[in-house]
Amino acid sequence: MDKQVIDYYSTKDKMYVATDCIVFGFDEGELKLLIFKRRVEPNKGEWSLIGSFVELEEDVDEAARRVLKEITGLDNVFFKQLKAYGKADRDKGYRCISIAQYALIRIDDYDKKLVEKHGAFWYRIQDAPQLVMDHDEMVKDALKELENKARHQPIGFELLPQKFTIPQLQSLYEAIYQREMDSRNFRKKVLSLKVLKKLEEKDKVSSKRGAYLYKFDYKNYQKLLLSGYNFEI
Amino acid sequence: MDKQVIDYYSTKDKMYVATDCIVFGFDEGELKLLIFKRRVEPNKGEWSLIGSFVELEEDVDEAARRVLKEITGLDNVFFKQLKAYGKADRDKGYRCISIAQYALIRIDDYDKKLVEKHGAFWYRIQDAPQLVMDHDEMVKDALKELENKARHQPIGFELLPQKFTIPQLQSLYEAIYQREMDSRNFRKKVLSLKVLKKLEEKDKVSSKRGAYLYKFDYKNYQKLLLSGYNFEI
DNA sequence: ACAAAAGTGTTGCGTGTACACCCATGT
DNA sequence: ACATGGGTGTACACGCAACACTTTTGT
Repeated sequence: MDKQVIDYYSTKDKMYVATDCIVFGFDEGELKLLIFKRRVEPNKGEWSLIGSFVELEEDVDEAARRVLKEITGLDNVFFKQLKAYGKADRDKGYRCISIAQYALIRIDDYDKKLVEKHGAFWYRIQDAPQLVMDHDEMVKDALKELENKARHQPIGFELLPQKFTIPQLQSLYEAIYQREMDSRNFRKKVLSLKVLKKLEEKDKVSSKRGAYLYKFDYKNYQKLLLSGYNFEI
Repeated sequence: MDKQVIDYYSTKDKMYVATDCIVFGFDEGELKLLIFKRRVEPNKGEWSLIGSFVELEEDVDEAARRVLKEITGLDNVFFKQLKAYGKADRDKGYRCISIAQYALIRIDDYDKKLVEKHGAFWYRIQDAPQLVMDHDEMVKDALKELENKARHQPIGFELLPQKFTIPQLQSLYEAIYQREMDSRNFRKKVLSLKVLKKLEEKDKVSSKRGAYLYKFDYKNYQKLLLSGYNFEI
């Protein structure tokens, strides 16, 4: 790096860059949000999204992956950048911008324990307490984004276990869209997309009759995306 | 700010935060991009988006507005955050993340002169030279975003002069979508939205017969948005 | 007169939506 | 036997896409 470069840059301000994760999960028919109690000032003890400062030698996305891994133990999580929150006064400590990312994960019992060990908790979206700083705004924005994405991509599959029933898929969509749907039309629509593989097994947890389990067919999904299809339900 | 806060923050890395603007304009039936020659190292002399470091006491959005104002003289420009580019190695100088924002502006002759005075140039998207760092990626992402937004909001209006003809509006959409459209269907669709006010005047620039000029009806547009309408064309 | 762009309607098809009943099974 | 959730088919409405000709006027 030559001297000129250093000189020019050094006349500029540096700041902290953080990343915050809006982690959505789906459990017991409800959309849930992972939050935890801040262990550092400012706002120590208040509820917050999980996040971290981005380190000098790591990509912003890596930082988010690192945090998520620490807290949930999960590695291959779907996540996507939401946007940067860059108001000058958003952090009372020192100028700090945050790049918010939302993640979709499949909640299972193994995760639940890890999550608790790190002092984090799953809250139903509507029951979540107030969060520090602009985190409530991040959640609101992420929810809107989730709704939009679900409309055009079968994002919902990220939140379900590998094998799932159509009624489960429907209740996930109902949780995301916050409205009820007609089960006949829902079924017709998702099946017409040909991205579900029906299995022979049934899931008998939620009914006596049992519902057929399905798997997501990733190969057909790729084809669907290429042909410009739209997942509006 | 208490001591604990300073101590905790001070163990963390600070970095430079920049904002880069992908500025789209529409002129002579073509979608154009505003770029300029970098005047600082690294990559001095190469083509670049317009951008700036974010200062300590300004919001990220303000920084973008400031840059745009400097270069184009324009104040009330539509713009929207695209996303943050945060790869650790994206800037050879020193760790620097950039928050990209795209802007839509109406090109007119007044702007053109100001823009030239600042060493910036309007390029047709497909003719634009290679840009420094990850700026080409930003442009690509912004274009995709523009296409998506246009599908759901009449974003196109930001790019046209206050008075415009329907064929002009159509050629804008054709430039954004990169495909031709049927003029009968296009006209039917935009008129059905009831967001255009027909004027008595005609524009005779592009034809002998002349085409009626229209204005955008912002009041009706607000209603349309609230009712959840979708601008798919 | 002719070239060049503006403007105008109709029809078919596909997709979303509304809606009611039977099925399988555990208790 | 009955309660509970799973699974199936039809009819109508609406919006999108395809398609051709007339109008206006400057040269």
